[in-house]
Amino acid sequence: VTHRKNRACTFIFDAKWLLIAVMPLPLEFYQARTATVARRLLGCVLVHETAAGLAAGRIVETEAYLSRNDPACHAHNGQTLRNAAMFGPPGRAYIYFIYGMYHCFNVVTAREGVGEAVLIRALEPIAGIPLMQQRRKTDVLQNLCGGPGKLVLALGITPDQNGQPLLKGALRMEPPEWVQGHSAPHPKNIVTARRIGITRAADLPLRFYEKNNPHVSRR
DNA sequence: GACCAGATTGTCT
DNA sequence: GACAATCTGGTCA
Repeated sequence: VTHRKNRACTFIFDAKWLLIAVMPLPLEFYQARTATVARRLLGCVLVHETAAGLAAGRIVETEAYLSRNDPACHAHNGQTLRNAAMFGPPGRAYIYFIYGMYHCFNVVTAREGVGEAVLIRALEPIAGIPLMQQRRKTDVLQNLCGGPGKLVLALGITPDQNGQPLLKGALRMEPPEWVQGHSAPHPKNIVTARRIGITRAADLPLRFYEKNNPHVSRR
């Protein structure tokens, strides 16, 4: 992968993908209904640039967490120190520590003060694959970003990025067109299912993933 | 493939 | 003190 950068945009040339310069997703994207945002995020590209290099993946699995009638949501019992970023402006990162070992990455949605977010559960690796392999300590492509804890490690996302805006900067969300020739999945290829790893409100259909994509965490 | 135990610690009750 | 939006590596089929 070669990587060139100027003031306005970033170009990446890869044997498999041609990445083109477009604008990151705008604020309005995140202000729709949270389940809608979760669905629309499929196909979008999460990018992280660090000193070690650039890593990026196409989103293939998400979950929505709602402020009302959703006891599985961290915001369900109101604002605390931990979930404060969820109540902040939309279009920003909400990163939390889980199971004593891992971090999960979310995108804040709706409006400031509401407390809703979309958990990014799986990515299809697009750029910086050697870097991801190094960070994940495995060469198996399907094991790089197929889970919320895994993709945080693969992209080198750190908890100090909690609350950071995703509209610009090192950690950002790009539209599907960021990868030339690619677009959002066709609606008929989006599967709606129950969320994973929760006990409360486990029956709500708030998980979305791309049908037959091998990078999805669980089928 | 399915199922299960163990790791490990911040957060909230 | 219980629990958690997880992952890994083991067993068994």
